[in-house]
Amino acid sequence: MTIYDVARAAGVAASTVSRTFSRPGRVHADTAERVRQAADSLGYRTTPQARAHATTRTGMIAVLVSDIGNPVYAEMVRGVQAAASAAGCTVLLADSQESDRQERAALERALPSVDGVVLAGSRMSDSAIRVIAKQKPLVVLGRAVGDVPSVVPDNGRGMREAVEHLAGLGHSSLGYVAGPAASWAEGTRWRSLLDTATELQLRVRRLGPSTPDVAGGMRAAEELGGHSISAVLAYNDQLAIGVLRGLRGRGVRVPEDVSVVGFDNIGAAELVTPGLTTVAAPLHAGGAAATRALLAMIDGAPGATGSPVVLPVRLVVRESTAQRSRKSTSPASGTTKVSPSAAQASTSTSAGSR
Amino acid sequence: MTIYDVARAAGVAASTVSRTFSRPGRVHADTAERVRQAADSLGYRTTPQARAHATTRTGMIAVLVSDIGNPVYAEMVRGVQAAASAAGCTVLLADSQESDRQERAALERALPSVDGVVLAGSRMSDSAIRVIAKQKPLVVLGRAVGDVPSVVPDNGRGMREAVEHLAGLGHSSLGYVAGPAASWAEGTRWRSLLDTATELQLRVRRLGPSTPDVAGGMRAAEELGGHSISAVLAYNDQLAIGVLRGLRGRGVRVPEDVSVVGFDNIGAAELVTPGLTTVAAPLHAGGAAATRALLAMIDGAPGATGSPVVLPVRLVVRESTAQRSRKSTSPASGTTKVSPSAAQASTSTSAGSR
DNA sequence: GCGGGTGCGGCAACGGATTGCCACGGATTG
DNA sequence: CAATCCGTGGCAATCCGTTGCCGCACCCGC
Repeated sequence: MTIYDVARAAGVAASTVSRTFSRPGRVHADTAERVRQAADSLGYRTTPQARAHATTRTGMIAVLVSDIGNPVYAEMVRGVQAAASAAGCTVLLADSQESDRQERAALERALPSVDGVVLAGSRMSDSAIRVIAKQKPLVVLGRAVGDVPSVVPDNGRGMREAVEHLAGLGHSSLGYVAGPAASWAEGTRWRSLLDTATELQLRVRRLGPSTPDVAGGMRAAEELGGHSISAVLAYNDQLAIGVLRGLRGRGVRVPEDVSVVGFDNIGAAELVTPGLTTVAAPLHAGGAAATRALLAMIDGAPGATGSPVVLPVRLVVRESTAQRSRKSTSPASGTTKVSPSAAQASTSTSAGSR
Repeated sequence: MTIYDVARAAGVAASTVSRTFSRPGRVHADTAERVRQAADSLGYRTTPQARAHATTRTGMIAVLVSDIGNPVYAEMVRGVQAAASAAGCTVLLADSQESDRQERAALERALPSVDGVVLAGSRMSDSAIRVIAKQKPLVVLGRAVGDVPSVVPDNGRGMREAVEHLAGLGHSSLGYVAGPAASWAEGTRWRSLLDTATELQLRVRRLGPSTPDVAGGMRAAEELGGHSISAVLAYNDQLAIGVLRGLRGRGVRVPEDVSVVGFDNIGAAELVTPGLTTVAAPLHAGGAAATRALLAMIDGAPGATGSPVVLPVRLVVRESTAQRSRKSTSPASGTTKVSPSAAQASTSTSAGSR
């Protein structure tokens, strides 16, 4: 089934058939109707390959995520899919499994057959990303890369609200369970935490960095024991849930003894007990926004390369945070041993010391 | 950059360049070397579009999953990606968000640009699937569809082992938390449970069906209260985890009062407390196997349309199952009210009544 | 020395849609 | 009434590899 078959059936030239589908309005309404009739009586469907070959547009965009299993990315991907299919565009999803090498390989494979790329939670270096961005329209999601259009949640504001919330509950000694050191989000969250803490005259102790999963959070909960801390903020919800679990394992009650705050508001955050107070980032909206920006670039828009698009966040208060108990700031648990390696990794930081 | 540019630079015809890349051995080694040199000094890369146009092979396969957020699918997808990239083939992933309509839409969009499809956890009807299978190579994953190549875990054996495990621990009154009624896996698991229970002379009560997530499991835990049941099997781990959580909320201890078994062995199964005893399906291997089968079909193999490929499973015993306590079979908890709707939905089944 | 076989490169015809340019007819305008 | 203009459809070139077929040259063996 080609346009030629349809053309013959409709009694027009092939070019007219082509224009009927790709250039609405260019052909007379009656002719168009006749063509369409012929087309679907023959069951004709335009071939993306041939079209791509002629237009050098594939109508596909790639989304690279570092871990499909992570609900945060799953939600972003949904946003991307929604925006893409609204624009009649197919998405090519690739998982890099947290590996730089795999990410490059996936990109290499996908790049030639797509019109543009959304990079979500990339593990590549800024400069590597810039190189790609020179070749194809590209938007970075969840990270700001200079000279490349980026869409990021307002991590600074989110962290500030979380800290203010804890301060309002009387907490003055905070712990922060850090995520991957190389992560851009980690940098912005930590900086904002530090700034806000300074401003409000709170003490803060940094733990980690940990692998940003539940197991990492449980390990971090171990470290916590030795310090007089009444509230913990974590880089993300997985870590926070790990902390919740780890603390319970050590007999520390949340939120009575220690308050815990996460980041991202993944689905599990409201299912755990106690429900996790966390900072909600508009993941779906972010994915959609990044995609719309990308599609605009593909259509020739300049690509806002200046400052990144910042998405609003909000603090979702659940049961894992409460008024600081006045009786004690340190956990009642007996064992407060800190493993040597953990002690070494943790960087004690007085907020006033900047 | 086209093969013509490369041809000129290497002093050969364009066809020779083409053959150098697509027909290794067809050109003389020295010539090939010269061509390759020219190619990468010019930075030439073959365009998938043009190739696809000429060969009517895109080198892409589509994977449709019903929910990217579900770790089970995430793992399958990884298996697919591994097998696909081993074969030099790109994966087009689409999420149907548990919706038949979206699944069709995604398929419609993806189908014309891929060489074949892996359908994982499809929500479509068997007949709809057969229709697609007539048009393009297709493999169904995690479900058996007559006349269509399928790859499924050995649900029957898995369930049997789980039940035997519980019987061995002295449990004789079982509960089953059902998944979606329309699910093929639900059917096979329930049937096997029934058969095994009959054989071992155990009583079994079916609860649900529930939405197969944690919340659904918690609701099922409510239902459980009214019955004298010492062990619960769930359709999947999410439900089982929900049951765990729900029972704890009602003051029932696991595994002291009630044993719980899940299905799938998702990552969270070993992180929850107590660790969940569950049936592990080789998700990654399944994805890879389905993909290899699909690629073989694309290469012209007949496509084993007879009985489905069955993957071995194994029971992973953790802390959520234990010897039946002799003092009591019913939970100590006070409130045993069952909501009317729940009572209505639950189908009491005596194993001997078949 | 000659016929046959084989290895290897070139020519040219595809594949299916898009699009610049032209032509034709009817409507508008001076 | 003639000069334009616009709307619309057709012609043909183009996008970039792939591949069937041909021919050349070289090697082998009889």
